[in-house]
Parts: sequence; C-alpha cells; structure tokens
Amino acid sequence: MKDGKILRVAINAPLSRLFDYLPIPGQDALPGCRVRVPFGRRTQTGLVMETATESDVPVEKLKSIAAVLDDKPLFGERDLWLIRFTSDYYHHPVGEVAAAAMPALLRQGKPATSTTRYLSLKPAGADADIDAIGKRAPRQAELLNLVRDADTISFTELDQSMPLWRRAKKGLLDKSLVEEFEASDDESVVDNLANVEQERGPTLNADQKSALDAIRERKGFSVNLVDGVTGSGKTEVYLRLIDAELAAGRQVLVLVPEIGLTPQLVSRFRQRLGLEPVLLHSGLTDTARLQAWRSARNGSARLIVGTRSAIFVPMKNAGLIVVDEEHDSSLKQQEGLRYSARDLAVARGKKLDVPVVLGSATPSLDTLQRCRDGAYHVVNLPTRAGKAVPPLMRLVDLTKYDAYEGLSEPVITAIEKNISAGGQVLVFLNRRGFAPTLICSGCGKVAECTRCDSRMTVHAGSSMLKCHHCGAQRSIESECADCGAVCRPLGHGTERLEDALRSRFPGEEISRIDSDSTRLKGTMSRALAMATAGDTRILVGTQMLSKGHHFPNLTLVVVINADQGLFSTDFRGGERLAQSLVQVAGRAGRERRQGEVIVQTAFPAHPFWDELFSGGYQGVAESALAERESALWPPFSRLALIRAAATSRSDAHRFLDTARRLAEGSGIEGVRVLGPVSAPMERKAGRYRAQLLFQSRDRANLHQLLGWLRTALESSAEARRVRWSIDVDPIELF
DNA sequence: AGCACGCCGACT
DNA sequence: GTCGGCGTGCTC
Repeated sequence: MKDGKILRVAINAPLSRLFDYLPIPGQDALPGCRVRVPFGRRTQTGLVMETATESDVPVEKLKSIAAVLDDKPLFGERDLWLIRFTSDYYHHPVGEVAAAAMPALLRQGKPATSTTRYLSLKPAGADADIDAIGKRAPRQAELLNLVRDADTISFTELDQSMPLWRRAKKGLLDKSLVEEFEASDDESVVDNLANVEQERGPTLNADQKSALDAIRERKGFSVNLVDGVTGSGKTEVYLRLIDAELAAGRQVLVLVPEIGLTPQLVSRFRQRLGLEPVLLHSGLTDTARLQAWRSARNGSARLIVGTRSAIFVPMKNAGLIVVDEEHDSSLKQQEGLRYSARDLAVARGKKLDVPVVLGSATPSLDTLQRCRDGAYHVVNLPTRAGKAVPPLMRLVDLTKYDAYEGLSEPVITAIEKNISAGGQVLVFLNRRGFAPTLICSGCGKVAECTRCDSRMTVHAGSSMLKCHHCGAQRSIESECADCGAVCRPLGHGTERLEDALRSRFPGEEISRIDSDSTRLKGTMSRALAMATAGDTRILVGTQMLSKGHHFPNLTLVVVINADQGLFSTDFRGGERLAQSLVQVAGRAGRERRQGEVIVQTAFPAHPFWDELFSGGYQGVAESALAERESALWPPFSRLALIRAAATSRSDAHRFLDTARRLAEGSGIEGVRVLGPVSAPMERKAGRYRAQLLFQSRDRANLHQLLGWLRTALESSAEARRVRWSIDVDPIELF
C-alpha cells in the first residue's frame, strides 16, 4: 500500500463486519468521519471506525472511497468506543449501531455543519450611485441599500426584510456590487439561557443532604442509585449535582423514559438552573434533532435531556449522566438493536470516568442487586419531602362485592366521598378501548384478528374492532356471521369505564387519557393542564398516567384490575406489577392531604398482596430477589434470546433447531439452552414467532457463545427463510 | 438490507 | 415466444 493506510468503515447493513477501503490521496478521513463509499452496485454512507495498515481482503478487491463527508470527526474516540461496545455487547451489526447513533439527516449523508449564507458589500457596491440604479431597477437599489446598511446580511434576515429579494440579488451579483458567501455554524453557540429568573431551591432535608454528600464524595466514575419514594425529592438531588457540574463548565446528560411524560421535569430544570435544556427525542423534526445533536457535540448545549437514543450523543466535556426512572422498560429498545440505555449509560460513564446517577422510586431488581453486591452505591430517600404523607393502600375483594361496569360498591363510595370533599380521583385501567373483545350471545364466538392469535378490541367511539398487536381494524359486526345472534362487548376498557363513570357521576368533569384520546397533537397537554389545575374531577387512564405527572389535588387512586399481573408467565411479572402499583399510588396525595389507593382484585389471598402491604416495594423486591436467586433467574444469571419470525411455523422452528444444535456442538460450556418454543401469541401480523432462550451464570460464556452463534447462523441456509435477532438481557421473555 | 443473476409459470 | 416470480449470492 502506498501510504500504508486502510480505512475500516461501518456500513448500515445487517452485516457484522467492517469494510476496508482505500483513502483518497490528500483527503484525510479520520476515524469518526462519514464517507461515501461504493458498496456492491450502489453508493452508501458509512462511518470510518478505524484505520489500519493491512487488510484481510486481497488488495485488488479494495475500492477507494468516493468522498469524505466530514472534515472533522463527528464522533470522538470514546464515542466510537461506545458504538463498538454496543455492537459487541448486543451482538448487533456495527453499521446499524452507528446508524442508530446518528440523527437521520447525518445517516442520509447530509452535512453535519449547517451553514449560513450571507450577502456582503463589495467596494464597488459601496461606491455605486444608488439613485442611478434605482431608475431602472428599483428592487436592486432597495436590496443594495439593505446590504449597505448591514455590510453583511444573512439570507434569513433578508427573507424577513424584503420580499422577493432573491431576484434583485442576481442583478447585483452580475454587476459585482455584492458577493455571496457561506459560513459554518458549527462552532456557533446555542442560546442556553432560559428567559426566566433562576429560582432558589428548597432547603434540603437530612436524607437529601447525606445522599448528595455521599455522591459528591466519589470522584470520577461511580454508579449511584437514588432510591427515593415518590415525592421524596429525587429531582432536587439531581438538580444540585447538575448545577455543580454546569458551574464547573461540564455538560450533563439526563435520560428519561419518554420525553412527553416529563414536561414537569424539564420546566423544573429550566426554572432552577436558569438555562434551557436541550431536548433530544423522536418527536423533533429531523432538522431540530440535528441542531440539538450538534450543540451537544460542540459543547454549547450544557444540559441535554433525552430519551434512550440520546445515550449515543457525543459531548465535548461530559461531567455527569443521570438516568431517571431507571426501572422503566422504555429505556430498553424493543426492536432492531435491542439496547438498554440505562446499561449503556453505566458503560459510557465508566469509559468517560464520570459519575452515573440512577433514580427511581421502584428500582429494578437488577440495579438493587448490583447495589447489594457493591458494584453500585445506593442512597435512600425514605420519606416524602415537605409535609406530604404517604398514601393509604387497601384492597377490595371483587368476589365479595357486586360491580357496576367494573366498579365495585366500595370504590363508588370512595369516589363520591373524595370528589365531594373537593379532591380529584384517578381511575387506572391498563386496557384502552371500550371492551377487550366482542362475543356472540348465541354461539359464544369471539372476534379474532385474522393476522394475529389475538382478540380484537372494541372501540365504541370509532365503531371499530382494532387489533392492538398489529393495528388491523374492521367495523363492528352487530350480528354473528355464523349464527346471526347479537354480538356484545365483553369486559372493560378505558372507554367503557369513562362511559360508566359519566352515567354514575353525571355533571362531574371527567377526562380520559390514553393513547387513543391523546392521538391528536396538543390534546394530551390540554387534558393534563386541566387535570393539574384541578378542573378535572375524575381522570381515567392507562399506564400513560402513572408516570411523572403531578396532580396536586389528587386524593384517590383506583386500580380497576391488577390480576393479570398476578399470574404472569414471565418471572418479571411480580416486579413489574409492584412497580406499576407503587408508581400509580405515588400520584395520590402529594401535597398536604393524605392520599388513598384502592386496588380491586379477585385474588385477595395471593401472597403478593401480603408482601406489598407489609413490606412495600422493598418487601416485594426482597422476596422476588430471593426467588430469583434460588431459580437462578437474573440478576443471578444472564439471559439472551434468539427470536425468529417467519411466514411458516416450521421455518421459524427449523431455524431455531439449527441454532440449538449449533450451540450444543460449539464446545462452549456453562450455558443452558431452553427451547425452541413458540411465542405465547404465536402469530403476530401474519408471522409465526418462536424463540430460543440461553441462560448462563457467567456473562463471558454466554457472550462467547452468542458471538460464535451469530457468525454460524448468518451463513446458515435456514436463516434466509426467517427474520431473526438476538436479544441480550431481554426484559420481555415472550 | 438491497441489488443482480438465474431458472420455471401464465400472458401481452 | 417473453414478463416476472422469488431462491441464492455478494457487498471491501
């Protein structure tokens, strides 16, 4: 090789290796720069991951890159490290990881630096006789005057001051009176200052103080769990830590499960820190997202608040990473590259040698166990800050009381009592739609989805049957196609519950918040604003309502049905149920009044309830951890899943049989292989799904096996007939 | 993934 | 006789 240099490029394709290219002489493409490369019969955008002096590929097969897209690397060495680490850990093609780490526009090869175009005055333009020009070309004279006044003026400013100036521009350019130029905005500084006066925070209580001291004491990398009940002031602890980092001139990255659910967190940051947090989430336009990404990279964004994909954003000088609601499953991507932003935050914090703070009122068992074994530090905030008192929780035995449309008599009484006392009520049901299914009153046939092994949900508002798994819909059949008898909705969803509450509590302000009612832009924030102001008396909603919102007037929370969670097939069922109950209960009584939580169940004798009532979340966590330890489930073992989906059932199974045989013949010990089994809802959107589970005490063995299997499976004939993927540390087993 | 090559069915 | 179905192979 002439200059002994090979560029190793990641390309967005489901291929695990890097591709080697020859550089363009004289044009440096450093690691972290994007390049256009010939790839097969087309041209692709790739990311230079590293350079090398030799290639395994014969020299004559090497092609030269077509163009270098960035003169300076987009990703620094440690950012590239994170991409590689993610690719290795999750056994996912490196090019796809690189693509996930970039905003869409960069993935498409658009310039990373935006440029501003300007018109500036040339000496001839300064001397020209404006009146003379004005006689034949008044528009040109007007434009020349504008340029003269400013000397240099951007196209955006001209758009605002003079309509149709672009025509006039041509004339002035032809006469060489003005010139056009472009300047890069890359180093431009975003305006971080919020237009608000910085508020002073409350005095910290003893718990908050010692939490803060403990975290601050540790220099460099450490993982700190802030385990604090709802209302205990976790945010206040984050704020103090963030403030100190910002004051020291470092950037802070805050990861949240869903940005839409945290307007209150963001506005609190704004008010208390006196700066505008830069948001990074999927709701932004591509341009806005690139702008935010760039400002994080060049260091002008001081505080970045983002959803899981923000974990990849380059930062000039990061000082702290905060992961709020670390237990939340939204932090794990459930498709494609199945990464956990929380776990990557820990890896990145270690690489950057900065502290990582995980916060939750209901920490995941994985995190709790790491605290127990000393890998993470834990600080507890056991009491609600200020005067708030924890809510009172009780069960209503559904086998003892009649229910009116799903609402038991004690629940109706409690709702009456709370609203007449001026309080607000939240009725929680994790099932949207009118009813979970439609049943024929004659033959008992239920409405099923044609593409999934599931029932269609009745949506009364739109008079449709919808499949919540594949999105299919059709109109409601009022008479059974088989026997002609009348079909009736069976069971309860939020829509039906809303109707029932309206007829039971006429005249009260009732609002339903779920993904159906908030589909239109702005409806969510309007409904939330009304609820926060206290205008809404009764709120009906799904999981959506249990996260992050603070309704000062809320005194009663009703959980309509917790029973699906009690009998979950997944070993994480109990953990999840406890988290969702404690989170939703946390909405009640956050100010002075004591809140009340009522949970309806048909199984009041289930041991789960005793654990929850006597020991709280911690009690459930402890007993669940003990169970997992004896059964060797995570966090006492490591899991990985190979999922397969195919249009024929046998293709999916045959592929996984091959995977199993390969695993058993690999010679790698210490990994249990379970399956293949069909997924519980085997057919989804017309594809048959099955999976193979791997369990190992030791990550190293499992990791080695997966690496080896991936290579072997990629070249297997069976793989061509299925869509398959590896899920490391899966959170949904089925 | 995306694209081309290649070998067998119903149609202008 | 061809247009096109998707099986197979390859991408530095």
